[in-house]
Amino acid sequence: MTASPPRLTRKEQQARTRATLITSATRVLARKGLRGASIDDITADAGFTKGAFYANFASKEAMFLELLDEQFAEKLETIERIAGDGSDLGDQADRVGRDFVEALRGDEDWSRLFLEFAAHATREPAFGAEFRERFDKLRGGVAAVLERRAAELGIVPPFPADEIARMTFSMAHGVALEQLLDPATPEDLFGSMLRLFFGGVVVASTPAPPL
Amino acid sequence: MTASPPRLTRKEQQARTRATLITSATRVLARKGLRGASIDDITADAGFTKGAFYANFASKEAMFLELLDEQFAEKLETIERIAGDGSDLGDQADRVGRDFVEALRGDEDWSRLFLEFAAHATREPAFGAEFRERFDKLRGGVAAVLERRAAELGIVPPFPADEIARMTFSMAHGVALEQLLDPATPEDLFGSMLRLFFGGVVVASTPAPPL
DNA sequence: GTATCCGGATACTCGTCGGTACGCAACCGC
DNA sequence: GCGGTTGCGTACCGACGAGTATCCGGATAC
Repeated sequence: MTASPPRLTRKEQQARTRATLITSATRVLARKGLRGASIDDITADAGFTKGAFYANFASKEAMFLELLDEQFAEKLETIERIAGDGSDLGDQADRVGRDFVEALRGDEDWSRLFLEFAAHATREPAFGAEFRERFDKLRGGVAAVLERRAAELGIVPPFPADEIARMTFSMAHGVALEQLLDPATPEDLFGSMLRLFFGGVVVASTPAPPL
Repeated sequence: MTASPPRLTRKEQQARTRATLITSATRVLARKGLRGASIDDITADAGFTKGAFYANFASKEAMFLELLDEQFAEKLETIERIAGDGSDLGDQADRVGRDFVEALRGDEDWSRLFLEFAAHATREPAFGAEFRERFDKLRGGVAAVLERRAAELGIVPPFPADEIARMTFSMAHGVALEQLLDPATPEDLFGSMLRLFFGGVVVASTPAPPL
């Protein structure tokens, strides 16, 4: 009957609090916006008060950065996993897109939060710089995947991989926005669009020169 | 030397004030966000004070609607102009996109404002409903243009025009976002992307059945 | 076991912002 | 030209939110 140690060291306890706050912040900020959500909103959602917040973060802005980091790290991991597992199969052109559907589409909260972050990034130079840094890294990962796929298919796309990656991002974020704005948006719009788009890319490509 | 009548009737004067406020609101809201911009910010930019604002708008939220209406009306006009002038020429597949580049791309302020409106629309049901109404109408206009172009080319696209229009919108908004987030984004990304995409649409289309 | 430390709660401060009350001066109808 | 009207300026109010000061109680160090 002796329960497993509910005793947590001080550090563990605080780490738990911090994690809880971040989780609540993700949800609350996504729903009410970076400015619309107050610190009290966030801490209340997590079952704490202001004191807990300022024991864990220097300011509201500082926690934005924390959150930004966490969210992007997650996405980067997904992309890198995809980039790495290419050992097994390289098949149809439309396979190119399938993975991105999984990797770049998140849940609704992620879309909302991304939208909020993006808007904030266009206004706050410091935050914008951090945002762009992570954004570029993500795009670099996508570009790498695209290059490998092009090599597998033995084609040279009409634009550099980085630019195709930009286009892929644009579609992902554009669709996410469309889905936020209109619940009637088809669930697989992104997938259909990617297939059409990469169909066009393949058509506009030239054969790779022999080595 | 007698200047032309600087005398304006009361109604004209107020209309001028209102227009000035809306112009300032467009700029200020785009730069600071719907929540970040205060009414004092807006009226100060216009050279007025709070009194002028509340003499012209019932509330901050009400002016959002006013602005929404004005901005979308402008876009709708552009689309309908394009939809109407199709008498002269129907040519290459990539012509399909050229017009949209012009019609759906706005200046940076419009992108920012759209982003703000979109975020607001996902949070405020009433505003969201108004937003969606105008959004749907715009998309309807785009779908109509697409259908005409498909007919000109004698093809049946693999998806209904409405869905292709959604994809076009997604690309337009996605690119706009990309450009806001990263100044290094190629200027004509949207154009290039549209050509690739519609290239893919044409490839995936079937010939139109004879009448 | 006792002194110390510190994560988090509580109770403030101060600035800001949406909205209101009211005053004033220029316009309006007569 | 005179009295009512009204567009806009000014002064204000209540609410709220970020951040701070202080305190408490339980963990930690010795």
